[in-house]
Amino acid sequence: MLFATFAVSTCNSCYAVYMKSVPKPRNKAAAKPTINDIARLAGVSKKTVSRVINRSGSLHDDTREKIEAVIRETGYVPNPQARALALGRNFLIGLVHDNPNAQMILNMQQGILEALRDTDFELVVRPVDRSSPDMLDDVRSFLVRQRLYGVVLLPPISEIDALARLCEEVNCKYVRMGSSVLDDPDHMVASNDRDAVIEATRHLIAQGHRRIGLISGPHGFNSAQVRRDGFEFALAEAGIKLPRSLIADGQYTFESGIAAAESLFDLQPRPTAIFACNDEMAAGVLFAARSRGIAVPEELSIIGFDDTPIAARVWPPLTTVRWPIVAMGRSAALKIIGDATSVSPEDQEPSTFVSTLVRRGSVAPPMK
Amino acid sequence: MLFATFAVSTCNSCYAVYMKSVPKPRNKAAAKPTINDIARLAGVSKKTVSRVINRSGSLHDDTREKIEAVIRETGYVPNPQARALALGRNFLIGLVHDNPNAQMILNMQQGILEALRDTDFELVVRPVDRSSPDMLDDVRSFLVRQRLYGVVLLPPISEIDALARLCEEVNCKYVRMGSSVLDDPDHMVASNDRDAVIEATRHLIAQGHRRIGLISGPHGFNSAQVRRDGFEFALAEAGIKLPRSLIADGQYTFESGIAAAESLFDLQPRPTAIFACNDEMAAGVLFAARSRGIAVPEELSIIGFDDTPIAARVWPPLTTVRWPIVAMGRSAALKIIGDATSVSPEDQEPSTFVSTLVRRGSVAPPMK
DNA sequence: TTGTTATGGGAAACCGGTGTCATTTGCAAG
DNA sequence: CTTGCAAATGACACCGGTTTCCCATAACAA
Repeated sequence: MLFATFAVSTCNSCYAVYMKSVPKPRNKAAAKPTINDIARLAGVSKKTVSRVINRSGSLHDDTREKIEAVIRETGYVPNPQARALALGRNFLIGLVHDNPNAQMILNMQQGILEALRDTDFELVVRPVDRSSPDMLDDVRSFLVRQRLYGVVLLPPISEIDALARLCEEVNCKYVRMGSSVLDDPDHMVASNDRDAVIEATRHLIAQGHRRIGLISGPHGFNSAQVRRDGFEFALAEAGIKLPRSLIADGQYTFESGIAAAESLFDLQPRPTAIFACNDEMAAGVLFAARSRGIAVPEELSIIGFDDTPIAARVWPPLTTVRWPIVAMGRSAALKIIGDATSVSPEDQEPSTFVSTLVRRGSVAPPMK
Repeated sequence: MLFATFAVSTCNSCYAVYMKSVPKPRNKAAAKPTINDIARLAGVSKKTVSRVINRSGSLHDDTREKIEAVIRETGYVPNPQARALALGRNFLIGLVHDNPNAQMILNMQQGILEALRDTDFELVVRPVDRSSPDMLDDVRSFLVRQRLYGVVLLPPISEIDALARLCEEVNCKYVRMGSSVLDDPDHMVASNDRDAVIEATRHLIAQGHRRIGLISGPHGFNSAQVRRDGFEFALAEAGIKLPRSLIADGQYTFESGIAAAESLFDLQPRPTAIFACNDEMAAGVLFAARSRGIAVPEELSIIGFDDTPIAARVWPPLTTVRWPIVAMGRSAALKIIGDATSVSPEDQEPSTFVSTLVRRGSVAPPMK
């Protein structure tokens, strides 16, 4: 029996030799140089080439330079799949979002890609449907199948704790973007929405407004809660009463902004200013005002939130709050790849960012 | 000599057995089941498991069911990096774009992801900077490093022939999105912008407009050329002269729309309608009209192109042309993965799509 | 001169799959 | 009861990297 096994070995060995002498050009046309080619050309072993690529181990300057020269002139690029396999981890960062705002996602991508530039990491984007019951399973499948190194979660789904737990469960690093610090600093990049809303509301009050309506975000969202808190704080601080009727529920959508504005317009007396918790709804307020013939800003002041492109494109352009999305995206990415790229402690990425009020044409003092 | 070989073989066998009995738990905590685990649990070889995963070869129903049961209960997911390595190709589709419009990119992503759902492919997004001299190198590095299976090129960079040649050079499948068929059908998904513009212009003419201004797209862009052609054709067809002064150059940006509108407003007599080659510029026209106190649509009709979200959010909402981006994205993705997923011939994806005129509130008959 | 370290560098196992080929099994035909 | 053939399955090399382990050489101390 053993001999039979040996016999098999013999045959295989012979066969292997045969194969080696006549290598099958599987993809001859598209053949990219491999580490073996580099090693052969440089007259070293592939391990030594690997040392050059990873700057690991110690090796002679002559050797390094020679190998680097060969790499340069062949245009060799290590196969990321092979590295991922050998290292047991890959180089993909995911960006999971729920499409609240197209421009925001692009700015976020930009920030992340800035951080990923000159690293081995690549960005994979995944839009998901928050309203779907399969959302968590979708994300899980995405994380598990791609073996993602880490993910950035964008609001509003970043507020879902179950998602964060899911990431931990599948051993995937994550960073959540949000309106306030919901998680420990390693897993959170937040703007300080509360302070920004306070500043915006103070601006309206300083202009003389006393009857100010609020269009809130959807219930259950931290960002909605935080923004509303800031609004109420600023009014209380100025000693202004806020009747419940001045608060209209919105869903962060243009249409819900129109509907909420209509309900506020029906009040007697009408509010002289409206703070909408995002720009989409603020644009809805403006739209509704136009269709009712209400002049903005003369009869109604409006402030939005986010500074999306639409804020500057409507007439009058909207006063709004801008948060540093690109910088936050960069920070989020650096938090994820930080320990993979030996960042020194003093480079620790900040977790909170400051938003600023952008003054445009939708705010004016109230008419007498 | 041969016996020596045998000896080595024997040793290796022993070693292999040893290793099998004492597997090194490199990542014990995050250990995901591998194909070897499945094979062991099911009592078959890993090749047989592979056959189940890929539905390839023929195998006994009993065996298949048994393996499927094991896969199900262990939650096994094949490692995509390992597959990519073994197969010599990976499962990543790139989406390369130049950020002309955030919503368009998201819709495109949506269409592509619909096509990729239930396949092994994943989407990687890459924004690039058209104005950078390194743009081509950036894209090349992206394609080569990630060994992308295919890419979808979005306008306007999809019009750059050098990019298509680059894709061929690095052996990467590609599909270009555009305003007309610029490449062979396997590499092109296009809307028929010319017909759509003709329809839009006829609409203005039917309303009674005779003095219609055009805000063109940037020189050198096929989409700009095609749209302008359609506009001129429709006017000529109706026997309307088009003086050069009624054509203003735009750059597809909001700001350039404002500037172009200003120049048209200075004409005597002023045009009664303006066709802007995209919505951003149309929004600029509206913005400029507002700031001059020109009533829309009473004194000025406006038509845009693309049906981006802004078209429905300004006042009055813009009449515009909508092209089926999601469907086009889906088609583009299917063209790329088509031969990888055994699509039957009759499922051949179409290369041209029909756009439709969306009538909103920015068009009215001219005043007497 | 010899023993002892450092240190550069190579051989081979390994990561988790797939391809090729050989072997075994099942079953009908001769 | 063979023989023939197809279906089912296994053994092993391989994809292109990294890691472990070990050796060869040089530098240095004794």
